[in-house]
Amino acid sequence: MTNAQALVPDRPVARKRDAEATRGAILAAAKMHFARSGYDGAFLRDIAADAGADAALINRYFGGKDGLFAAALKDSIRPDAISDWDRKTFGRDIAKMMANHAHQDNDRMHAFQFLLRAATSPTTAPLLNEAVQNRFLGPIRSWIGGEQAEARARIVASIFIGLLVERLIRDEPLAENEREAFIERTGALLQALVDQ
Amino acid sequence: MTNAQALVPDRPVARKRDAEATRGAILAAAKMHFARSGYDGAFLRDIAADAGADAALINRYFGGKDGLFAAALKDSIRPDAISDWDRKTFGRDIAKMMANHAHQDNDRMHAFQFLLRAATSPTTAPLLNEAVQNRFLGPIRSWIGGEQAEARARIVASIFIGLLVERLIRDEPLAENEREAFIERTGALLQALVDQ
DNA sequence: GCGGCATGTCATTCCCCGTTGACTTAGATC
DNA sequence: GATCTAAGTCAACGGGGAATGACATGCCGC
Repeated sequence: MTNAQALVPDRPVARKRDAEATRGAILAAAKMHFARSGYDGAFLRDIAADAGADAALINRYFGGKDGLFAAALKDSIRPDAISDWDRKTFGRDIAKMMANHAHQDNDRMHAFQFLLRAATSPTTAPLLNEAVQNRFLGPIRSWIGGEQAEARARIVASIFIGLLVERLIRDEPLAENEREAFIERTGALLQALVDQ
Repeated sequence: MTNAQALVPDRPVARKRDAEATRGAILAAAKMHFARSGYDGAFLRDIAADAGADAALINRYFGGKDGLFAAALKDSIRPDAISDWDRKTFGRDIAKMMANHAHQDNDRMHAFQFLLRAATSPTTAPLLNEAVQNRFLGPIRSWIGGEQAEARARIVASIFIGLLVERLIRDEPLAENEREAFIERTGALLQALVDQ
């Protein structure tokens, strides 16, 4: 039994035979891998290894790679995405999250990154479109109200996406002395769009 | 997963034997395919078919898929990218371009989309990062000057990218009656960042 | 304890796609 | 028009990775 693989250092004692648990582990690993490497770059063997499971189980539980991807995507699209943000401080909160490099591994960012990767494949783009609709535009639009709600909501969503991509591409964080300015400006900008 | 097929309907009469011409045709087809499907999703056979050439020639002329990609990337990153924009009307110009759905197939958008796809692959992300730095942030920063130039340039870049992605994943255009508002707001927003 | 099913493992197959190298043909040069 | 080289064609190879199915084994009911 020399199957010490994977990157996750701490795997709690091997699961007992529990279909639900392994399914969940696979799904979690999949979300991470897909987020990190995209559809093509993520390999079932790696995912399975990280989940402490056999690759064949992916097939059993998800019907194949596509099924796994779809499940992961679905699992990343939750209605709670925006609604748990404070409408009053929305702008600054977003800006802070984006400016802060340490948050790179928090769950929220992970889910976002995953969704973003999904945008790159023509086949999954529609799914992402739907996700953006439900997660961002819908809630934001309902927040916004007022005139030109649609246009404003779109701009907010675009800015949000842009910040995300920018972060994804760039590895060096913003210089310390520019960070506050960045947060200030971006925050104000987003908040203004939400407010009026 | 990916579906890539020849879309170009009209291929003018087959070229005479002309290395330069076929090389160019392959490159053009490659840019399109890479833009549409990303590195992994684009297949050499399809590219060759679209170029009216044999897949083996790709190897001869570009040394392999990597070489082709690099060539396509290089060809999409032109120094004229930003500098040929009018600094005075930059904001509104960008906004108009993004709002206008008919422009979907113009060369500039194509190049942008290609670059964007490149961002999603971990292997090509550094290349894009460099591209954004040199062709985008650099020029903008030099335009901008003034206080917090770096932060402002980043925000501009982010918004730009965001608009691009938003367009990439969305198929329906903005409602006609919202378009002007969108252009107005986005344009003003970008322009303000450039101006001060 | 003992079947029986669900869970997990393993080896193998199959397919896709980039690559390779030998072969063919067009076109220039004399 | 003979020859020579570069341009183009074709078939096959090989690796990687997803899928498959036979096999092993732990967990429950009785």
